[in-house]
Amino acid sequence: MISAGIIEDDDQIRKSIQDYLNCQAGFRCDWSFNSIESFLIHLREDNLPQVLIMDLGLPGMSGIDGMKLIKQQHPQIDLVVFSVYNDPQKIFDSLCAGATGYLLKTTPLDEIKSGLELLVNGGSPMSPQIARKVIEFFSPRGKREAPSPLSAKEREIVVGLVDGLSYKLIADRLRISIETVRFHIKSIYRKLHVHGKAEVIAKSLRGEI
Amino acid sequence: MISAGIIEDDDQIRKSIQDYLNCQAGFRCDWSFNSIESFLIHLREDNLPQVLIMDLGLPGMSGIDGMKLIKQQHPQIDLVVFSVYNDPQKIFDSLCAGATGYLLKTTPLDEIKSGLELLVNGGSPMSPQIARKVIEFFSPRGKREAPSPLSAKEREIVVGLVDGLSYKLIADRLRISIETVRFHIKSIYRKLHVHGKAEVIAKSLRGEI
DNA sequence: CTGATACCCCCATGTTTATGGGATTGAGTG
DNA sequence: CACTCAATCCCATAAACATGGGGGTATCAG
Repeated sequence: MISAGIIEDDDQIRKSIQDYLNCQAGFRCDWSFNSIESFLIHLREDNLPQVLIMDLGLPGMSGIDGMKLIKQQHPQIDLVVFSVYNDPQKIFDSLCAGATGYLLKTTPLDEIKSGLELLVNGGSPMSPQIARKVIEFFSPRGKREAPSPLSAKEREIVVGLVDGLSYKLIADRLRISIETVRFHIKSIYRKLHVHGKAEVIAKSLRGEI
Repeated sequence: MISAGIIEDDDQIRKSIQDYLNCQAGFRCDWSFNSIESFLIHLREDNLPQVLIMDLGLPGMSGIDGMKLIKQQHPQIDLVVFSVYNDPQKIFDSLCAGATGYLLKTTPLDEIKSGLELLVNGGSPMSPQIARKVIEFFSPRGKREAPSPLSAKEREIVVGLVDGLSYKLIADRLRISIETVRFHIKSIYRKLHVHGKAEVIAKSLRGEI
């Protein structure tokens, strides 16, 4: 039995999700509030929900701040954001505040249900667009067309250097002779105006290549 | 029509995914390789897949390194990891290398298919366990204040290394003997479990120190 | 064809690093 | 006080690196 709660200021949405969950086998949704404040007031230490569905745009305390508070006091509660916002900042803030899932309000009821199941089983429900934004956080997309002066092979060599490999190991990885590696590295040094692999690694990791 | 490719060294798995996709309406899987190297060799600039399904544990160049290379040369290709590994490091490395999705090898074929559809529509397919790990990256649950194991002096030395200085120049900058620099660097290597200044520089610039 | 590029390989020489062993000093702690 | 620890220096050896040459091949634009 999954015990859920919902904090959402739109009565219609809140009611509809609550009703839906309550008529699903294995679900119970006994917590239903329209603000963080009222949730915190009515909370009983000995009777907590496993999962909380959270709106972000709430009257009074914001959903983000609310999540921080709730997580601080009850880390065992899993929080799922349920919001119309899909901008990276809101997503990022939510995850940092302790959300373990982020669903857009366009998510159909049955997916919300399976999302909650996912959550208690150690997964993380996320709308696909959200997942994409989260992932883009790692791999900065905003890379402009930086015309690297290096050739494709030379860039492969740089990757090897950054990984801390010796010339020999780079040669093995790229299946070329160590002499060829040397040759390319000489070219790289000339093109980048550097005089050692240390500088190449630094430049590379700073995105200057 | 979604044009996909797969790089996977297990013939059975590769073949089965390729065959499955090829008999799905709206899919074509014409690229099928068992290593990064053979993929790169056979690649035609004027005929690229939209999506690549990538194994991580490949013979020769690793999937992670391969993704870095492929993304560097063809940023428009979407990469989905397809791996047995679900440890945070592999996931994190993959995303940083440019993966836009991460599916475990337990994923059924039809979910792989819908994952690819998700991808070209701007989403990001992720197995639920993976999503959870990604999210935990943001919400530092058990994140300790990792106290740098290095002493103040050692950190100064690291700065010198990152700046691309030789031992001699570091010694001059810090007004100590080159022998002392050597000594400290030995300590640094021991403490960080690395075997060369390249790795120290990389770690440092990645904020791991 | 010619020149420009990228790629591949080999050699020789000197410098820098990596790694092991030492030794001494001063500050801080029990 | 003895003891630890960071910091300072010295020596020796092997490996890795930087830099200068020298060859080739293939492709592509003019």
